[in-house]
Amino acid sequence: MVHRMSDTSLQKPTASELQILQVLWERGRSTVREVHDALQEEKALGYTTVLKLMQIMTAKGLVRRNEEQRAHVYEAEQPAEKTKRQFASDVLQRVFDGSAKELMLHALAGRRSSKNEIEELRRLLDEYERTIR
Amino acid sequence: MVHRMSDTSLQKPTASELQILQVLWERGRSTVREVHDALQEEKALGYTTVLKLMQIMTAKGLVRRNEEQRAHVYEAEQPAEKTKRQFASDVLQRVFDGSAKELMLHALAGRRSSKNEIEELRRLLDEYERTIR
DNA sequence: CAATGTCAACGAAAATCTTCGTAGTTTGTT
DNA sequence: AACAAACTACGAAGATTTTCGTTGACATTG
Repeated sequence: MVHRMSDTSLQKPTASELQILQVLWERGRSTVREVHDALQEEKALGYTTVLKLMQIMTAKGLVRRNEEQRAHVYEAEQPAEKTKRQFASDVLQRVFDGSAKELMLHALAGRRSSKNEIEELRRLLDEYERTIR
Repeated sequence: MVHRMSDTSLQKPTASELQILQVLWERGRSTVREVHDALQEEKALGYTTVLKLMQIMTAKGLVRRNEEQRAHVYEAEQPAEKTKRQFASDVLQRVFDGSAKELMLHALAGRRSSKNEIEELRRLLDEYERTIR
């Protein structure tokens, strides 16, 4: 199957691709070498593996690159916010049938939350409520 | 790679597998035929495709089956709650670095929420807070 | 300037996922 | 009994993902 795509990438990155995007969001424009090094802490991958992934991501439109320097400089095509929203929406629909309450319930259930975190969430709701009224 | 697994299935079901699990959670014990038919509304799949998927899921320990009848009767190995929690925790960690606040923020951002939904979420937090204090 | 190091491109293997077709068995119906 | 319908098992093809090795170009340095 061909990868059609409007300029607004609708694709959900794979798990590995997401890891690379996270480095790019954090560091900003980076070379393959830099991404590779940054990744070593969490995931040991060969240099060419990361390179290949980033080439594929370029083809998919998940990242774009500047080829002026010998070591190409990559950056994420979409801002972190947008991609994260995509992941959240996806799991929300696919697993929780669109119920934000269900999603939150299960997200919280998997861990112990501090009183403080609950407070934060409550403030978030207050905040959010103001924007929709 | 071999699929090792303790009896407590740690595996995250694939997208297709999740759809089948959802039918099983909803209908309870079901035959391949029943799952196949139930699935038609949302996803047109050949009968043997569903059968094969369910055989694979059996091998993975995602479902178990009773073979007493000619048409084997399948059921989900894990309750919906547990698997959903797995998905929620996974996206929470992998995408939102464990921040429930971020997850909620992005989940809500992707859609317009009703005043009512916000209320529900608030009640959820109240509820949840009582359990941790 | 030759040796060593760095980089992109490419091909390809292995793993996983998705989807069916075919074969063989059992059951139900003329 | 013969035929059709319904099932499981199995193999396999095609797509996607993950991971590298190899090759050739370019750059750094003794």
